[in-house]
Amino acid sequence: MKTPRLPHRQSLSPREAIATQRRLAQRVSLAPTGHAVRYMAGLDCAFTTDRAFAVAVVWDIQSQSMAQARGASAKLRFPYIPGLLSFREAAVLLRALAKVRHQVDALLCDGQGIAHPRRFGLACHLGVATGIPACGAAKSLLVGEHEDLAPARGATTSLMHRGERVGTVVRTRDATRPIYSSPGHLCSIPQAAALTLQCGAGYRMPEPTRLADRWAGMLKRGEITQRGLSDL
DNA sequence: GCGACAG
DNA sequence: ATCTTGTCGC
Repeated sequence: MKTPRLPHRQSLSPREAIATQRRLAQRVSLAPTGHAVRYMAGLDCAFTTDRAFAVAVVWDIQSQSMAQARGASAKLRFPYIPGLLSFREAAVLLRALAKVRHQVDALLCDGQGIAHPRRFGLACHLGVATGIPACGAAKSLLVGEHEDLAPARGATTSLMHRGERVGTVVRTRDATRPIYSSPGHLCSIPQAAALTLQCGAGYRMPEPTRLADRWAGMLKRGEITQRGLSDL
């Protein structure tokens, strides 16, 4: 596909970015499309002082193997501000995703979906921009609270925020810190949690984003080229 | 004002 | 996120 165009200007002030989130959050739908999800595109970034390296990894849930990998890089234009992460990463991630030549049923982002102060985390931003179902799997909490959960893989508990359920705390590995799952777009809270567990069982992070993180780090360090990634 | 705060 | 070796534990 062509690089999806973000539904807002490229250079925004933090204040404008917040207003943009409030506006776009109204477009988010938590209704699943009904289509089976087999190919998940895991997205993640690695950074140097002034540049971002993004990778999109297509993961086949059916065979539990990588179907394709693509990379892209760009100059950083927005600082990291809690709550405004997507304004720093979305553009490059979409460029990497646009290079994918393979079926993609849903996106898996390294960050939050609606478990966000304005219900518009990175997964919502990418989901709304592409129209593709998306969900987030974050390594730490941005907002919300939850009960303790059992230590065995597969254990889950609701992630609440301001009296609303915004996601699921998921134990993806025995006796290891949980993953914070929340839907981004065209996905329900239960489906987001299920997909997180279906994308691998050997590591804390789901395979698509774990691999994207690994390749992005190698791209940043020059240990592999974008062409090298495509040839995988 | 104080503390929290995805990556 | 990034700077960084070894080390404790399942």
